[in-house]
Amino acid sequence: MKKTKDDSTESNILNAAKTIFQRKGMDGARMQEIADEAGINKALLHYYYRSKQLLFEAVFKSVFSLLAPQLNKALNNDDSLMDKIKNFTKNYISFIIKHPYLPSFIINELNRNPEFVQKLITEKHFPNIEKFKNQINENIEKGKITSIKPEQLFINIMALNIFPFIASPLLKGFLKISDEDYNKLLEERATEVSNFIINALKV
Amino acid sequence: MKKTKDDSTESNILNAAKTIFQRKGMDGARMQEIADEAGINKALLHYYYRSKQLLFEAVFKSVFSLLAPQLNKALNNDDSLMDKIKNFTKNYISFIIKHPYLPSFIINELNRNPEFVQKLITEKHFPNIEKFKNQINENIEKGKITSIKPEQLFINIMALNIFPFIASPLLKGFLKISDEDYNKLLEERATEVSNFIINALKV
DNA sequence: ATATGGTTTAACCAAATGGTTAACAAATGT
DNA sequence: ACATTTGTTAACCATTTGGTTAAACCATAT
Repeated sequence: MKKTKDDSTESNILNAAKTIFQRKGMDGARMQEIADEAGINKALLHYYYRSKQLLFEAVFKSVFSLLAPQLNKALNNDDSLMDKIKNFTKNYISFIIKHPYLPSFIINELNRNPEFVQKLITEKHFPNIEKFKNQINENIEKGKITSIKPEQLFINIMALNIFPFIASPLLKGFLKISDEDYNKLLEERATEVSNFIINALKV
Repeated sequence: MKKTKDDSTESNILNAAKTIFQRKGMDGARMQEIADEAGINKALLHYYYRSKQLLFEAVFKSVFSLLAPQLNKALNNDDSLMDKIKNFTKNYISFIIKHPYLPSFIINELNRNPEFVQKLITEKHFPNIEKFKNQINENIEKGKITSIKPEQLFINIMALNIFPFIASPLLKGFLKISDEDYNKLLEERATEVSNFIINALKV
């Protein structure tokens, strides 16, 4: 009987590998650990994915392609700039709360191997920010928002949304607050961040 | 003859270890690689620092205590809130440009081992943000800035300043720009970020 | 029933890795 | 001068780790 995609050994391995690689990174992850997580023999990992490197790349692409369409949709829909900022912040933060290791995993591994981003760019689902940049410029021309380089605004939005998830241990330390309190702050940010950005854009 | 602190074998090792650990992280770094970087035999690493773990902790503390006083000074001087934000952004960005691996190293390793932050907090040079928080609250009460939780503003400042350095490969990919152009953006941010924040705080 | 093909495992292997040892070298004190 | 401590090295060791192999298992087609 042909197994469904969800319980096939191959996707079982991929899921286990996602868990471990996201938690420990390429260097920290062990093939045995992934096999244990998947409940199978280590040799099966190599049977399906040949090497640690290839398994890792499969994981990375899979994880990245979970994130990319999300971003693309948020940037390229027909909402007004203000709505886009509001929705982006709200959706993104609740998405990341479900996948807490995701941003640091991606950012980390791209730091370890910056050339890899070139391979990703060629893929068709890679986020495209041209429309968003145009929208910003139009709003500036119409005098609706203060003048700002679209690139800088984009960086600011990403930074305000993503950074608190990546740097949580450090920020918890600086703020001297508990995990619960920190999570409350994160939830508040779903609205806090867009208010902050929109205020910053006032003329 | 007693060697000076700078060219002693011990600090030679520490410097080599800083270089390698910051580039590769705890998991990715190899003791042999550190020995090569220091131009000495691998056994000497263990002679001075006993184990990889202890060498790593020495590096981490040393790197962190390069950053902490910087932050402390920026937060606890007698400048007005606005000046503080301006100076912080300007100084911090130029500091990080000199130590590009520093933020991701610290954030990464704290993610790998979140309990470690507790050990750091007890040290006397750990950044204290109480004064800064009070200053924010005073400015809000006097109606000088819009109402915002000091914690959120602090997170925003950190995010806007640090994130672009941590996520540079990803952001370069999204923005589809060269390394040179990205570095120009970073330099612009020394003023861009404080303008953005100050505008966001207008009533 | 049995041959066939893909799937799974236990056992194994070579290289890498953190760490140790024992001997040697260079200061230092007497 | 000589003994003692400190610094340094080459060689070595045990374990870990990614990867392989050969045999067993199991579903399906004939």
